[in-house]
Amino acid sequence: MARVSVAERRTLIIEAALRTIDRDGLHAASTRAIVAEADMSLASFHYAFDSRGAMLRELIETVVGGEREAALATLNPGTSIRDTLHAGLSAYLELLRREPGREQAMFELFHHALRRPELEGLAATQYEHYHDTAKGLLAAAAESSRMRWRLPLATLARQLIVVTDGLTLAWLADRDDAAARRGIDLAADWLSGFAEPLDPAHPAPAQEETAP
Amino acid sequence: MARVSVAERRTLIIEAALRTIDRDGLHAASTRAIVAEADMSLASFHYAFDSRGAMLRELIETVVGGEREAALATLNPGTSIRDTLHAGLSAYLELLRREPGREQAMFELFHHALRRPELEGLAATQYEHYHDTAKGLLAAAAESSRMRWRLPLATLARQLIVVTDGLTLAWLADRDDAAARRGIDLAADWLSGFAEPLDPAHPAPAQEETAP
DNA sequence: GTCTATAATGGGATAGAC
DNA sequence: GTCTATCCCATTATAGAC
Repeated sequence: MARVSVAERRTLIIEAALRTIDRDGLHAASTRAIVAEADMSLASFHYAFDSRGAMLRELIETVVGGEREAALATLNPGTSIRDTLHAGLSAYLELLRREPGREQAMFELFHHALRRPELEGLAATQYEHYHDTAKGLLAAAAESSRMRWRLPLATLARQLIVVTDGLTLAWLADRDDAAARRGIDLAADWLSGFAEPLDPAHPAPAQEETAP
Repeated sequence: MARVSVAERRTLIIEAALRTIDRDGLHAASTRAIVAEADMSLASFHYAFDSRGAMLRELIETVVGGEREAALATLNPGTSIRDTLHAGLSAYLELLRREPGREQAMFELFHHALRRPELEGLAATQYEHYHDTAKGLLAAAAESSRMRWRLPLATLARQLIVVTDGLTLAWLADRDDAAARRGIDLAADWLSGFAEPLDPAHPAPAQEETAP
């Protein structure tokens, strides 16, 4: 293979590792499988990274920076908070349906990090990032519809991640699209009920729920 | 080791495997680690099971039958639905806090089953069982307080598992007990809001929410 | 049924030529 | 920087004595 810088080599390895993990799972992502996916020699791997563990650490750090945002950030400014939440969750479900391996990989990496003392903190960082992303979505949704949240943003952001994770696991288990959509309806109803108008003169409209 | 029947040997192995997985993770549960934990020879393992994979399959089938029930089934007949749900979720949180490795193990086994074609169906079965358990809890809670559910039991049971899973992952990530308890408060408020009195002459009391 | 010893494989990591 | 060849270890699984 042509000469590439260490930085570029690391990027190629991490991308190949992610493809391998998405497709076959973390357990199947051996150094040999990764270099085969990247079409490079085993020695090149160890030239770029001290060890497989060091590569996985960098992979997690990289990937935590840029997941879920694409889907959760599907903001439709101007519509209601309920619709904004619903659209965000629906976009996330479509991503999950299109690339379930990606979300499985995120869980596998999370549980991996939880078990390794040397990766202590990475699992927590992953969820801090999720919570920050959710905070941004909730804040933007409220602002664009001139509402405010009646509970601390951190509390509601955590619940948004709770339902996202829970919906994901349930869908991965039975792939029931209809049940997932009902769950999204209910979650959007629920969380949007914590918003109230900025102007106290106009009380919040009655919480509208999805029909059974 | 003294002579034991194959059935008893299998039980000893599975119990040792579960202890190993709880403590050190699925990845660390090699046949050697398991037989060391069980204080038996490696050959005894393969006398009882054809392979490690066959043992894991039986382990998952066994464990799916009897998890979470203990905590979720902490019913307090006679109290309100909201309190019943709250008590059940709180009991589950206490179990999680006491033995986090057990719940981590359940997730690791779930993701393992999802990745193995030969274990196809076991992951789905695991969640079917969770959903059945949740249905039982919700049905009993409604009956004991003379209420009924306004949405299909299956829909609400799925949401109960959604929040249980989500709360678990978030707690495992940051171990924030206070945040978990706020999540439980909110989840109990939410789900109990889907109940209404059996007697239509008495409308449901206003949904009471936890103070910020 | 249980044991010790060993085969057979796959994996992480490195040596040393180029 | 990259490669081939190799080392070394852990693992699953089995052979064969008792």
